[in-house]
Amino acid sequence: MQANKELARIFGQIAAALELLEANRFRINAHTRVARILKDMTEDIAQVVAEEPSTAIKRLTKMPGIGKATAEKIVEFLEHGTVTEHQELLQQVPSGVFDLLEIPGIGPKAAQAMWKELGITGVAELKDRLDSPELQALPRMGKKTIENIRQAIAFSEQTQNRIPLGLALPMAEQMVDALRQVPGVVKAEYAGSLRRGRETIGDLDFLVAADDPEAVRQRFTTDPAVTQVLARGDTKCSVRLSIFNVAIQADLRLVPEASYGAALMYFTGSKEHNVRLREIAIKQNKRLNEYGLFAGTEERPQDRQSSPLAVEEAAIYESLGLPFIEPERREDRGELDKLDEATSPLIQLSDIRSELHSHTTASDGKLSIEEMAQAAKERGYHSLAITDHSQSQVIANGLAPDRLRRHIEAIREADQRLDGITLLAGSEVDILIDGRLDYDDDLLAELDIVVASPHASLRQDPTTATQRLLAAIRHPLVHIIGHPTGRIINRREGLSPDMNALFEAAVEHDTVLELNANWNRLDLRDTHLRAALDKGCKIAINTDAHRDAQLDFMTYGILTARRAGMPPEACINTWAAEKLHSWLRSKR
DNA sequence: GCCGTTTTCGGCCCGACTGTTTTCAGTCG
Repeated sequence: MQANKELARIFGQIAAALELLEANRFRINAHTRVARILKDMTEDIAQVVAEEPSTAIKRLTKMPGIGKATAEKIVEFLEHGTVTEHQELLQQVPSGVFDLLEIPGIGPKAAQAMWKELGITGVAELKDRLDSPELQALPRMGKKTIENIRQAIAFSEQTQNRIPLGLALPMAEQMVDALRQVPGVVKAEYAGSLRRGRETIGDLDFLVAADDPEAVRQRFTTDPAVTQVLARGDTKCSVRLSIFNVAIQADLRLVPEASYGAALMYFTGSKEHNVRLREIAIKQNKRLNEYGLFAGTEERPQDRQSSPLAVEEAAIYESLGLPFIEPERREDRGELDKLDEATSPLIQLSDIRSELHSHTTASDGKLSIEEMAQAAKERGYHSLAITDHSQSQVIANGLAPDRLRRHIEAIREADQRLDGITLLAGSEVDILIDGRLDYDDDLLAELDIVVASPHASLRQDPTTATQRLLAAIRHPLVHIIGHPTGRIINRREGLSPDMNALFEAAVEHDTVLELNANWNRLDLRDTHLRAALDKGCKIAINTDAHRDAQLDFMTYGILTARRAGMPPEACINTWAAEKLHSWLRSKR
């Protein structure tokens, strides 16, 4: 999988270099698109191509977006480790110039002028020369522009990463609540990648229809969390927010109620999905923009007084002859090509009937068995699995065998006492570095449920990691593989095993793979889940809760599952008690 | 550079805002 990542980086850099060199913009787009395709792919590109170059190129060009020229570059990389065109471009463009492009507000034209006119080839150099007269002498480079660049550099030093879904969603909900309280507000929602449920969010997008737009502008730009106002137009405002030391840009769009649906669709994106929709509209002699879907293809149909064919999201899809596509699936990952798949029902939060991975004070949780049981019961679950850590997790107060035996008894006693919920005695047992488990089989056999997870040695090479996880999947007493890669978003890559090999083994041995719903993990990630579901894997969505409120991380798991197109029945947490318990017993 | 039940050539999404300009280029999403 290393090849996918490296190739995505190379294609991204080719695109950036071509932009700086003012190449044809469609050629630039083509390379950007290939970079995205490689990033989204679950298969190892090296395996796709592992054959004769001629047939490899044929297979690659079957993928939408990859043509003969880009396929040849992929094959060249896999054979020689480099791409000639990329190397040649790197000779022409100093590497630091790419960093200039990363600063919001600096595009190809500005970066090119700084580099070619002033010899600036990096962010540090630019910072040193922000006050120099020659910088201000560049075309379109006035005092305000330079000040904006100064602030953008400071901001990017503060937040180099997109922020996790679990931090962005509460911030956005708070802002939406505030906006809805402004007098005259008819509709207010968040849109963008947050509405699509992406695992990380680059900026927050808010959409409002209101009788008194100025009141909304005022409320938004003077929110206590606002640290800077970037733009304040009639229909669009941009600010930087900081809440609990998390800084993020937020955009507000004010639209007439009559075009709200089309605007919501447009600002929800993804950009790539929208571009595809507009292309489809053009082929039908229609025009789609944020004001609606219009007949004919003349420019700015909204300026004529003609009424649109459709405005609401559902009506726009219908008018284009398409099924309604849920926001989480709007990524141009095939949802507009395989329409039958795009219509299958998606799992929802209300489908979830059980929690199968949780911790108590026996290891590193904050609540007792009874308290966790009560919290699960309040969420309407029929079953809760108590799965404290195993003995190797010393830091997490993992249970030695004798403690686990007593813990099992305590769980069974609590289960006797409590009505309305079934407690399952379980363990989150470590998958040791060689694939053995952290308890003997006779002890594992006493448990109702075994979640086996990797915690240590998460930098193993892919081959060793694959063997390690395969051993756990094949183990007859293991029900679920917990957070299979061990990644932590923005902090740790985790393991990079051969995912397809894991999926095939999981199907063969009837072992379930977890989508860990903790927003720091979301592991398996959306693209992995998509491939797992295609192979026929069963999935568990678990919160790994260590306290009451963490049971609500389920929201993030559901969003991620929906991005993967997960139907309810593929998730064992949706099963009725009898079906679930009977399946658990089948492994005993 | 990619793509094609109208096409193998000629298309390729669309609009808002800012800052720098005297009518618009650059950037963003």
